[in-house]
Amino acid sequence: MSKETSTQLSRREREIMDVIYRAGRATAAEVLDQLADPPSYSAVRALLRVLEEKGHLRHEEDGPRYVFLPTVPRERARQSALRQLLHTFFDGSTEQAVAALLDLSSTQLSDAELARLSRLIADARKEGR
Amino acid sequence: MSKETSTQLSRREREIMDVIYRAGRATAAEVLDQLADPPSYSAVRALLRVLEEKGHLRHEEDGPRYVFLPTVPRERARQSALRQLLHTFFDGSTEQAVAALLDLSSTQLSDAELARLSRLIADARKEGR
DNA sequence: CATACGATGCTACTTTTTTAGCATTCACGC
DNA sequence: GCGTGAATGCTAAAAAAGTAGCATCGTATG
Repeated sequence: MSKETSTQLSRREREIMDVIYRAGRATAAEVLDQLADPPSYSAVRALLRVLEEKGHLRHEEDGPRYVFLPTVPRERARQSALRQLLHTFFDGSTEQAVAALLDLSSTQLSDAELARLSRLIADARKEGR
Repeated sequence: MSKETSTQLSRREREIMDVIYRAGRATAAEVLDQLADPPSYSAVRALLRVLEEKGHLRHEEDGPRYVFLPTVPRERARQSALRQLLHTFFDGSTEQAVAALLDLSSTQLSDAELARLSRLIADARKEGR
């Protein structure tokens, strides 16, 4: 087993990873910006360094500053996050989860979006058989 | 400031809350059981106490032992969890999230489940207009 | 009743996380 | 070339989390 999968994140580390996943990539200053109840700039930088050591982030240089990116692609990270959520809160039931999602944002979903969702499911049904 | 909303969980605390949300309710021993790579029994009890102090758990007495329950109902906790996930990984897009969910578990979804999902969406469309 | 058992309440200790501050480096305009 | 500003690397120390162990309490049972 690769060592990275098991590495657990502290509270702040998790917050920072979330910011970076949301943004895709970010500098220390940008991360600081996005944090609610933020620590010092120094603290953020220290954490970014730790996250890089642990293998969760890497950085590219953009002139004088570092831009940090996740090492695990967003796509994959969100799959694990979903799986985890499904397991903890929905007894592994996709159906329940989708229902909750629809409920959560029912007021904001356009008809067009719902139509597209409908098609997604129709496609899934076709593939399944 | 409301004391509960701002309280952040440590890694272990998060793990324990997950176990309890999954189970609905649990004793210290049961929590210990469910933890992968578990600490000592004592440590678990200490954490349960902390979580109770922070207001995330409460307990009922079942004979000699405590049974711990979330103070925030599962339903509500999972809504926030979903919202958070949506925000971090799906740019707030329900559609993307549903798509990812379907993709994640496409192989395990029965035709009957998909049919029910289809209906869920149809219902949402009706309500929306 | 006395005792064995299983549970809790504490307190003290270790480790990890979180933080700040200072020294250094680099690019750029004057 | 030199000073300025914005960035990094590092170190050290405060704060929080995680852990263990022992004393205690209540319940059931022989």
